[in-house]
Amino acid sequence: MRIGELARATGTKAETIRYYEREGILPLADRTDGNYRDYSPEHLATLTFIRRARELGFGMEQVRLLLDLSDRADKPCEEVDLMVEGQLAEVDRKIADLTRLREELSRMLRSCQADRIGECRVVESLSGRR
Amino acid sequence: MRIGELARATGTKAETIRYYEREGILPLADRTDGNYRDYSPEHLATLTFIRRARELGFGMEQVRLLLDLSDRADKPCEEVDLMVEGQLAEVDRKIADLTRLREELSRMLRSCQADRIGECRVVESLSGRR
DNA sequence: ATGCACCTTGTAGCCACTACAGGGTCAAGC
DNA sequence: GCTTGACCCTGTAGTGGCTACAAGGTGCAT
Repeated sequence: MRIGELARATGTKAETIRYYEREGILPLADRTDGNYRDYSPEHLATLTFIRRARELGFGMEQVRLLLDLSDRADKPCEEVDLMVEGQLAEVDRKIADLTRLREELSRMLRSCQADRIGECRVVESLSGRR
Repeated sequence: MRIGELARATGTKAETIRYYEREGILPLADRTDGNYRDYSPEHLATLTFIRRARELGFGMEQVRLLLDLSDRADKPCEEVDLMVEGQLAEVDRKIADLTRLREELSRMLRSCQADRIGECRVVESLSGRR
């Protein structure tokens, strides 16, 4: 399987696949006579895993850890679960931050009753005069 | 006012202030005999504005626009309001994305009943076998 | 032989900072 | 006058996770 095919199969750009290889997160592929990368079904599985973990918001280092863990079928799930819990907490924190932002932006909008910037409460509140 | 004082007053690192200057978003400061930057109260006001806009999630280009607009006391608020609305929509989109993530992570955690990675549904669902 | 889609490596750019390295300035205390 | 230490200067490189080229090679159909 060539890089373009793998790219289409996983919704990843070829450049990104090569980037994962450089980072050592996706194993090296075999090469054809013409020096094209030749991927196996295992590569497809690993890349799928990487993409799903990335979409869930895990960073590259965490993806690396998750990949390592996923190879050890005999180990307890505990570590994996802890990582997922940690990521969940991180996402919750981000949602809370954004919700605060949302409220503030919405409050600003409601506060603008003027129609000239000179009296605009939006601009005022950005200036820190509130 | 020297850079460290301005930094403390606004909760900004000195490096960041110099970065804003390089970017042309914060006007050049006067210099003392010893070549230290010497900031005015206007600089303090501008930097406060920049920081508040950044905290609200506006990008640098948008901050630049907001600064330009805030100087035109006679202009209608419309443009400013539109930018705030746009930012609000952006924040809503991010909250929606994160909420989806949150649900998926939480679903994964609940699904893990096994105690060995070999049977772990968390690892399974990352692998795309679900 | 030609065209075209695909592949190769290598390098630079994105955003908004942040972190140095290597040096200069200034005020206080001895 | 000299040292100490806090502060400042410029310039450059790094962060994360890609993405976008440039310049060239390969493979297959016509």
